[in-house]
Amino acid sequence: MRISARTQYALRAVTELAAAPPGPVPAEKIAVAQNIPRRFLDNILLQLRRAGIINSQRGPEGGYWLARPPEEITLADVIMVVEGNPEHSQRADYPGVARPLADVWSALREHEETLLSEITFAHIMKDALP
Amino acid sequence: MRISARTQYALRAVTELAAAPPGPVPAEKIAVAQNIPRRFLDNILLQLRRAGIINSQRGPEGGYWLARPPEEITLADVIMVVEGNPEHSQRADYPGVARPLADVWSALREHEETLLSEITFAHIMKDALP
DNA sequence: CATCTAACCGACTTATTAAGTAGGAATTAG
DNA sequence: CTAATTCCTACTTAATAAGTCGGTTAGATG
Repeated sequence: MRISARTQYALRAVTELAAAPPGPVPAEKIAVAQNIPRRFLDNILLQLRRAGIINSQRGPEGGYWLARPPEEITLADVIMVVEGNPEHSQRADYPGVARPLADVWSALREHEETLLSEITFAHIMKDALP
Repeated sequence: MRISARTQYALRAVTELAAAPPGPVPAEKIAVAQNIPRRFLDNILLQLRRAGIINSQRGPEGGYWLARPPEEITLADVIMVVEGNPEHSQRADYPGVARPLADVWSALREHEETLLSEITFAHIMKDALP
């Protein structure tokens, strides 16, 4: 159950946006609130915007906001974007007697995916996990 | 759900031992059966022996065998040895509104640990997961 | 229209971890 | 004795993660 810093930062940033009053939130504010290295955060926010999770506006009074209501954005949505798994099918082969091990991993992975796509940022904000 | 090569090798090696007829199995045989780099496997087996998962005997007719019956060795037992995370409490802090995210990770981790400590190598051998 | 703020962008560097190797020493069966 | 096989520490290399840099573009405000 390894979670990269990048992924954690992305989730925390989106949570900030979910919890903020309507209107753009500048990256700097998020960086301070969540203690995230500024330039790195830029990087991540850009990726989220390209993926359509958030929107942005440049210039003074600019910043970022959610592209959809928090109820409609799941943890899995964000994670899939930042982990960017093109060749997610990195299944090793388990020769002979070790074959059944593969089923254990897929069971675990499936549970994980299910859980993460059931939790939205509305849940996180309300601290009410389903 | 990242699983290192080392961990996979360890599990596959133990599975081989579980499935083998009584008596020592040389590392070479495991390496071939499971297609694991030989020296690397040595390394892993040594670690498993030190942890009391397996026993060994040197010299001709030497090799490795399980220290306990397959019913009594769980996947978690092996994983804990090879991942060896003493400071497993690498919990990042989730400031402010992001706090509830921590609960998600612990729920996931807990489920994972539970599952892995319910599955034994007897299950794997019989391809009958609980 | 000048200025300042803040997002945008690709490429680059550094740090950390994973993966695998090397060279021998110690045991033990035959 | 000899050959097979484990034991042990340390080392090298490969891969990935984490973070940085230098500068460009868009937009609000006076």
